[in-house]
Amino acid sequence: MTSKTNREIAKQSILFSALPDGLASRLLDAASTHELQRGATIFLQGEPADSVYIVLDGWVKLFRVSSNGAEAVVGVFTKGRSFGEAVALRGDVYPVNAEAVTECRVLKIRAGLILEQMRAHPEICTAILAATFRHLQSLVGQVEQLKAQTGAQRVAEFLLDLCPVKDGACTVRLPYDKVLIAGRLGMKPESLSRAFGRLRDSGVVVKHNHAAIADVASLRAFAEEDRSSAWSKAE
Amino acid sequence: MTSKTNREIAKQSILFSALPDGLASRLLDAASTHELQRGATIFLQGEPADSVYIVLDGWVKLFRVSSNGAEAVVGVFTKGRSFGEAVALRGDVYPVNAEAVTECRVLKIRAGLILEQMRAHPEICTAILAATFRHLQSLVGQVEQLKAQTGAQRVAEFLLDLCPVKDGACTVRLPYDKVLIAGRLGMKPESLSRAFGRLRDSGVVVKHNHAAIADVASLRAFAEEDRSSAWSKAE
DNA sequence: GCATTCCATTGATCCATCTCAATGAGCTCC
DNA sequence: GGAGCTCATTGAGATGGATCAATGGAATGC
Repeated sequence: MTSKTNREIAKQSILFSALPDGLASRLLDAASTHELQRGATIFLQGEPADSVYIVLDGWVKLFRVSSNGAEAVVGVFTKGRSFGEAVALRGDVYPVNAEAVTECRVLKIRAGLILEQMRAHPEICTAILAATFRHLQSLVGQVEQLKAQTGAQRVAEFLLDLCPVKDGACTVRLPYDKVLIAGRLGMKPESLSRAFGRLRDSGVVVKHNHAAIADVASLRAFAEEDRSSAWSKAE
Repeated sequence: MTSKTNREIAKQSILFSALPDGLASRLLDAASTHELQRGATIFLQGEPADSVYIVLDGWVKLFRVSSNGAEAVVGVFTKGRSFGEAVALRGDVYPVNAEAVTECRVLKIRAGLILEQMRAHPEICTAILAATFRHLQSLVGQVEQLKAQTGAQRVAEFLLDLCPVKDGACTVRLPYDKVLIAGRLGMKPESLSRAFGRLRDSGVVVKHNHAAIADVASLRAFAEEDRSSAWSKAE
């Protein structure tokens, strides 16, 4: 049982959008909706993976706690994003923790059910691959960013992702709190704050949870700037 | 046409190991083997992805060149590892570059062929998901490492991955040259060298392309050590 | 055997980020 | 409206890694 609006959201997800309508409906009929408090755990790393999730509303973070206790944020998802596909369908254990970072609603679909439909309708595979592929892409992007960009540049890219426009001025709302943004970008909150400060020179003003960008194009130029050319600009 | 030994190697890959024998053979019949010089390009990022690859021998690196020109190594694969599955099967473009870092042989399978077989034998999906999932895992691990560990700790983990034993002493051969190891671990060759130096205190001696580890267990302890506890050890 | 070249190491310095600590701004609860 | 809380910012100092430059060593060619 899944309400009408929830179905709409789910069908727009990468996972479902490639599926024929009847098939999507059948899966949605058997899905369950869950309301989660801020901070609620969805699953833990190491748990047997038995379900695929789609975020209906709010924000969910995927993170890994390494053996030394440090927390590494691996993804932050909102409305329409699915997670857990590749893992659940293999019957493996979840490699990360999932937690609600705002109050939120998620759709939970049992992996067994999908596998069953998969046998009957192989075209689902492509949909699942598409969703998995998107995760893969995002992780590749993260690795690249961590290896090749400074903190301020990562912040700039983060803001650019939020921008609805390609150039000119714009104001964006920071989607979740700064501690999480910092984690997502692989830095401490203090460093994020300083990174914002550095972006002021590139025309970015952050106030509360809004960032005003004077010129999107020049912010992009900053994000893509080579490290070695960065200093030459200082003089 | 694929020679007998090549077939053996390919069938041990994650991608093929889950497939029924007849199906694997059919795909291998249509695959082609390629001999590559050191430094040869296998594909470029942005190119339409039409094939899935399996390494038969030698080493292949996947890397991304970001807009500022920096190179980020995203994976380094050897015998039995497949790459490109998720992408090629979606008909997307490759998100990374692939290059032979040693002289090597790879098996190339046209995506169209797999898709065709997929329609007829849906169980291939699981195999593909398994292979894709392994990539996903490895990327999650990389993100975690980059965010939560120091360079020396990443080097320690890299060595531990090469160790055939769980504790005691052991000597491992560095599988590829140090420039690439450094890239794979997200640092410069100079830093790698210093990281090796730092590991000397933990009983690691590197000579040429061999590393002698006095005690695997204590090296693991070093790798998993919390950053904040690191200083207390210095005194 | 010797020169050449490539790669690894080492040293000195610089810059970015982390850490620890203090302050400040916004929010909730009474 | 003020007390207390959380979260964001700012400052000072330490550290890790990058950079630039020089040296050392191993393999290759003649």
